[in-house]
Amino acid sequence: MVFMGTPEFSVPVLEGLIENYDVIGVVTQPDKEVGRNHEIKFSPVKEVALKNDIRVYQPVKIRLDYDDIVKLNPDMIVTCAYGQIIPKVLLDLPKYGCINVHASLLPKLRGGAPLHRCVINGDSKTGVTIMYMDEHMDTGDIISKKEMLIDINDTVGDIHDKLMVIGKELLLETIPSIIEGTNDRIKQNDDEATYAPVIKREDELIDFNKTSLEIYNQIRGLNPFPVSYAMLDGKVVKIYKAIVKDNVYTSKKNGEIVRIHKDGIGVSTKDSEIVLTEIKVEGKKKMKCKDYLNGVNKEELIGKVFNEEYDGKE
RNA sequence: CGCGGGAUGGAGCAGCUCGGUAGCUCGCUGGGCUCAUAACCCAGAGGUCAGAGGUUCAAAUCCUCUUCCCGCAA
Repeated sequence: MVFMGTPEFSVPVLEGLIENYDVIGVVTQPDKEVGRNHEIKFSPVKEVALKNDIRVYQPVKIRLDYDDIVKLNPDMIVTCAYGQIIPKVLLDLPKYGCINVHASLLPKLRGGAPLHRCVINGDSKTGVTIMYMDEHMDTGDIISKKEMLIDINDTVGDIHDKLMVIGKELLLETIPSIIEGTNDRIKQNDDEATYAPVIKREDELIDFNKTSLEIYNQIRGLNPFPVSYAMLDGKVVKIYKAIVKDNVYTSKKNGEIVRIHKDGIGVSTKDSEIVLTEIKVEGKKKMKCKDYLNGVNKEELIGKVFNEEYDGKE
């Protein structure tokens, strides 16, 4: 068996496979320079593979560089958030096929960021799908699914943690039926498909012309990573948590600070007010808005407008 | 050697330009007022000013180096 994955999300899946099957190779994204001092960082999956003395492959483009995997001649390839499209040569290679663990209820939310998008969209449920891969993005036949409810207070971090466990469990429940050949194989209904494109910088900027609920969903859908933000006085203000209020301020601009609450900053939105309660200002650490307010002139803060004269480009 | 911001009682900040008494908003402790309070009034504790070296009669403040944190970029 060969495993392909990269981030934290795929770690439990890999560990589950190692415990139950013979994993002969792990494929993950190349090491990246991250941070301010260009340190080399291994992917979480690579760390686990090294700890278990499993051979690691890190092709820059697996579409072109797949010979090493072919030589392993695996019976099955399992992928989970690997980050690259797998070429047909590999799809056709294993006798039990190429299986993918995807963090949504396909055909909903095909794409690279299903975890974030389900929260940002305000969905009430999500789940995990085990599927055969084909040559397109998350379009292959479905083998099994497991649903999970999303609480209105869940952040993408909460969803991530719950779903990666469900993903592991569902995969381990499903693999035996694949090996026995008794598994389901359900074609996806393309008409019902929705998409979950990878989060880009512009997806992180809060637009106060949206409703409070939409903004609230965006904030929790990007917490703890990569975190939503807005500009104030030319500085990046990352926003971790907020509360929706019913108060309506018709004469105020969207994005204007209208009220200082005990625990947060009230900002006018399209339909009501949203109170920012946990933030991080450029150069500072993450802090409760309450703490931030202690060191700031509250009278001067009222009337300031987020994102004023800011078009989203640096 | 990618660019930039920061480190000051438990928390968040001011003070640094122009060296000379440790300041503000909170929290905490004690007391008071009140039917009561997260409200109000009074009192109190708590700081090696990130670390090391240098200049000076005198350094939070000026100079040099180090460590840690954050934003951007990747």
